[in-house]
Amino acid sequence: MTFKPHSAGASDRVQRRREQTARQLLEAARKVLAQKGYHGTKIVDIARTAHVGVGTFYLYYPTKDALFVELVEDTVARLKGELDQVRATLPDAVEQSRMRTLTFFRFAQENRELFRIVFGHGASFHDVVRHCQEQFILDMQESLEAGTSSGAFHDANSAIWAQALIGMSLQVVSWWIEQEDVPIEDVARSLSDLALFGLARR
Amino acid sequence: MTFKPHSAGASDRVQRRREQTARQLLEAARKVLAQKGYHGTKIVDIARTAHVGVGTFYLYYPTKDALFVELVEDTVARLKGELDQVRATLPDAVEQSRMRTLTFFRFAQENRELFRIVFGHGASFHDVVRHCQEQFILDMQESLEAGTSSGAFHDANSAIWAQALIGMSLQVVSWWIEQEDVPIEDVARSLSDLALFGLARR
Amino acid sequence: MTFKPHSAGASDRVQRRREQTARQLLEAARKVLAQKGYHGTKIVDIARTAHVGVGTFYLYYPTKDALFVELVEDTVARLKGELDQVRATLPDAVEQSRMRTLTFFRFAQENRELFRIVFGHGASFHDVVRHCQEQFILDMQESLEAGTSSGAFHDANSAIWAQALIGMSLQVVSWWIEQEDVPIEDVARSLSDLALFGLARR
Amino acid sequence: MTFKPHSAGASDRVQRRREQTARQLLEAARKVLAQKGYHGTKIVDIARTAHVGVGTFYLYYPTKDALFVELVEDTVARLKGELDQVRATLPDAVEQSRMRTLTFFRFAQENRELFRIVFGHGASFHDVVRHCQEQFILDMQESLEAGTSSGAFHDANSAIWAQALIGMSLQVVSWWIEQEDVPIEDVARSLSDLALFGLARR
DNA sequence: CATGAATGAGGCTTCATTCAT
DNA sequence: GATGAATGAAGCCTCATTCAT
Repeated sequence: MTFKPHSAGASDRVQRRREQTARQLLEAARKVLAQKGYHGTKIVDIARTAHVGVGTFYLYYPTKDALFVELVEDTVARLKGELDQVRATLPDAVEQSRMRTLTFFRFAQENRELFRIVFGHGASFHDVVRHCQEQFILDMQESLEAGTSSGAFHDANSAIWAQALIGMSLQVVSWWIEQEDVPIEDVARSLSDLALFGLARR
Repeated sequence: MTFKPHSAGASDRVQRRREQTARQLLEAARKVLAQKGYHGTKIVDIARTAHVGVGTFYLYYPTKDALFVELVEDTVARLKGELDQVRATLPDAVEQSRMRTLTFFRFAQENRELFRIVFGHGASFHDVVRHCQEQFILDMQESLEAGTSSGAFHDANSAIWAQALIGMSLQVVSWWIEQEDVPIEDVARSLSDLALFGLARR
Repeated sequence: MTFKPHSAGASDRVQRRREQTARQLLEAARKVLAQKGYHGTKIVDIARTAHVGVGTFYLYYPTKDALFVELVEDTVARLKGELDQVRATLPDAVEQSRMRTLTFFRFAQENRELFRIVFGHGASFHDVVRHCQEQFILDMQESLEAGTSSGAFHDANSAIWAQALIGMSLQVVSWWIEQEDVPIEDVARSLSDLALFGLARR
Repeated sequence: MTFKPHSAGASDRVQRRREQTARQLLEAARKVLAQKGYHGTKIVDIARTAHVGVGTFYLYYPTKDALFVELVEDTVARLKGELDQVRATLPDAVEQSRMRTLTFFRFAQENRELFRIVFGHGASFHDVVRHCQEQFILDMQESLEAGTSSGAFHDANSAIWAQALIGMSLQVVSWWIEQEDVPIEDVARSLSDLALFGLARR
């Protein structure tokens, strides 16, 4: 109401502090969830890891579930964004397939914890995760069908192959994420080779 | 102390009863775990489904966890047995690969509930499950290496491809298991085609 | 399934124990609720007073609220039963009025704690209680109208007078319940005199 | 220390602001408490309704309880003041009784929210409220005894009748307060008729 | 052996109150 | 003074496990 010369500065600092707490919480949630999984994660753990009281958690997230959902949806949205861009940019089905895989791996590399949370072992008991995975699979299916139409890919049951290709990538990324010092490009290329040309010589 | 003329017969009957109860419990556990998952399953549910008291459960399994572990390990051992037989019987890498996949699918078909429990969505939060999956992957890796040695398969990082192939199969089976009326042989063949020859025409 | 000669006896004893626990809990709930009111009563208090674990409470009542509702509804149903009987038995409006009051008081005397819980200070924040009180008031209104029809009572806004008469009784009983050694019959008579003939001489 | 020419004016403005905040808080508390009751009211609600920070609340009241007590005591004091004036002004017991009732109702009408808070459903769980009600009852008892002495009222146990008359009024007012468009004078008259002359014709 | 009532540790969530800015 | 983010004690409820019968 009244003009307060330094109130703006103060509220700025407060604002910044708020954001810091939010960040601390998110980071703590990432860390703990990635390490212990959904069921193993207690609100207290997150709060303590964030150096914050339990009550504070509830100032930023209404429930444990909501936090999880937000985390998953955000992550998936970002990943999907990158993949969509790949799809939009590369017309050639084979190149696109390779690039998708690589993008997927790079995303995992840059978001290890989030990846573990969303795609990691045991996460898919949750509706959001299942739903998101289905999205990816549908996307993949579309790409496959495009590839088939263009004559680049074999004609096959795209639903099955989409499942297979997603399963492949998830598993390999999940494995890779626990490794140390395995260059991501090599893994992606190897996986793409398999997906594109199969096991069999000839 | 006292002479019991038919105690042998009695203990037989007791023995049989014990086994029946054990079977009932296992069956109940299968059903409930497959439906609700590990965390959603309460001991009371299992006991009630088995038409048995809660206490009785603890006469057969020391903890909820132990039951889960037993279920998983048994299932996996049986599956591994069947797969090992395939490996032992078929020398040709390609045929073997196809047969492995088919065996895997048939096993899933005949053990839907167990499969859901062991490989199903969200099960791999548990150490046993993770451990078992690793076993499969090692097996697969060996097969791949054999295939490479025999010149049937491309030479590649077998660790990665093993992950990929297992991931593929798991994902597709998990998907298939929730479908109705999709003939398993078709799915297996389609998956094998992908694994062997890849997406790319030529 | 099988005939078990002493299992009946055993289950009897178990049954009796169950009932005893139920009684202990109910009694504890009565005592604690009467003393501390709804909001002041913690489940632990009830459990401890009943010499029982917290979990046991939840074997008998799904929630604190459910217990309260049950307690209130049971109590009110019993009281209403007695009052209905009075209404059915005594045709004369004046006598009936006196008897209603007396019955009300006697009920309170024999169910001090329950009365405190249901009608006591501060209970009527709860929907059940409000609803029950409304029931009483409607009943009273009917009685009043009958009395008016028969020419025994003055003609007045029965809704208002019903409220007034119930309020009167509740207040006096609430007061009396905290007293010691005030003969209930005297109180009831005094109250009835007021209700029937009013303050004013002539 | 330093000379501040307009410090008096400034402190005046400050003073005025303080009072305004105080008023806002009180008003907000009235509104929220009347609507949600003591236990349903959160400090944050009051603060937000008053367009004030939570911390500010605690600059004006040490605790939630203290606010409630102050509200109750103020309200009751004002009401008592009006009733005392009636007592002082009207010597005739019957007229006084009618006027008390009417005053009570008018007060309720002009202070709906406060009334709901103090006498409303479920408020009397609190010591202050109980204490205040006792005050009213004592007052009433005195009035009754005066009426009896003057020969206007029947001779009866004034303690009981005081309880009864207060209970009556409280109940009817509580009912009336939730109604819409029921003229208060009619209700007051009807209630007074009952109190003075009773139900019974003759 | 079988039973299921009893247990209580443990997890989630709320909210009155504090305190640094 | 004013603010509202932060706190953590406290309450509710669940469920794996035990144990007396």
